[in-house]
Amino acid sequence: MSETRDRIITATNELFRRQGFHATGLKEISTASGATIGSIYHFFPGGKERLGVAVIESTGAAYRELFDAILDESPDDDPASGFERFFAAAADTLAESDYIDPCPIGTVAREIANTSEPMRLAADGVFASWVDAARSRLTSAGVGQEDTGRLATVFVAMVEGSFVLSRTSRSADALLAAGRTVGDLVRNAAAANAGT
Amino acid sequence: MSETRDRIITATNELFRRQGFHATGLKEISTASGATIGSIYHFFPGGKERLGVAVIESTGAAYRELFDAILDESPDDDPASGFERFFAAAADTLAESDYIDPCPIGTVAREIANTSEPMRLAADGVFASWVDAARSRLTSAGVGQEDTGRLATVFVAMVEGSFVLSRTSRSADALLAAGRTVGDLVRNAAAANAGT
DNA sequence: GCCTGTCTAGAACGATCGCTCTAGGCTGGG
DNA sequence: CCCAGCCTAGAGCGATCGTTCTAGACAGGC
Repeated sequence: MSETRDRIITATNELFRRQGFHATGLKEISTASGATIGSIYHFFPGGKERLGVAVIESTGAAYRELFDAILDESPDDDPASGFERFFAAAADTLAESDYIDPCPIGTVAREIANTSEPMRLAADGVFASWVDAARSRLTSAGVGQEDTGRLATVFVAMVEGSFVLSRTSRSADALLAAGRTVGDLVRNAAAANAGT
Repeated sequence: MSETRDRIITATNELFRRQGFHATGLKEISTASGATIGSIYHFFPGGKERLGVAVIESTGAAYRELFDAILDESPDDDPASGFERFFAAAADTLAESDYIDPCPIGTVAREIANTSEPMRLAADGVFASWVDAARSRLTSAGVGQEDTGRLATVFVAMVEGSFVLSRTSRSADALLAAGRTVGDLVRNAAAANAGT
């Protein structure tokens, strides 16, 4: 994969995180990435929309890997704490980045869900893959099959929802509240399943 | 309050729900509301930013009233179901509106949190007022004081998060999963507090 | 009748938008 | 050396952006 292409995606990702899709101009992306407009259209012939899809997919894959990496570090007897630490890690990066959005996908998804079907589908695919990743972790955490789908969806919703609140309030409170609650939910669901 | 001013706010609200802040032009607001650009600047001398603040505050108050209205309908022995029905109601309006965002504030908040302090503060105030409304309901539901703040925050985060997921997937699943989980959380917290 | 303040009306401003286009630099194979 | 293909470079397109401006419609008080 081209190095310039990567720089374009990285810079666009950062700009989307800071100000969203529509507020970010191609000229801004050009200067931030050091690539010219011509290069952007060379790598993304579909223009801004196609670039948006690429950013969504790239970020989606990166976040899924991060999630798996954090969950891999949890002790076998307490995978629920891995879920909790995911939120704590997000809280750290949020504060470090002067409360730039940790996740460009949620922002962009809300902007374009009714206006760009390609980007909407890309975001939908990413969310589905995150739910999938969470579901398999829940299964190995001992959560019963009747609860894994719902809890995995709730986990992703909690991530996106607490990002909004923490960013708007410039405080990690919402993220930590969400982390603790998700941790409890996973523990309780696993315990309930073990009890039956 | 002027009737024209109301029409401007209502139309802007709808446009923000559909496509967000930056994708919505003043010309579009003008034609959608039937008010001219001059009228918009007459009522909102601060321009688009000031109009955005007004929309956020107006929607915030409306949603808080809706929340209270729905919670008022729940039977005294089961206030948790009120929380659950709030999500079910959102799921209905989402599907009816062709999956337009039920809440413009979350969208706008993510777009402007790092670029417009007035709008960020307005959104922060709205979220805080929602947390406050939820907290007082949790208290009267019998939830212990050590849990009300966290659960109220989680409730609002779940609302915003499941809106994103349900809208991008064009399915009510996330909203219903969130509703059921919040209902359980409230019930369990109340039961745990009653047990001690 | 006129005056004052509220509100409507929309032309016009410079800036920026996403995008297209042509031209040129660079590299590896022949 | 030349050529083909990949990539860079940026001027320029029409359209639209948020905003400002002047002019007029309309009402209630005198």
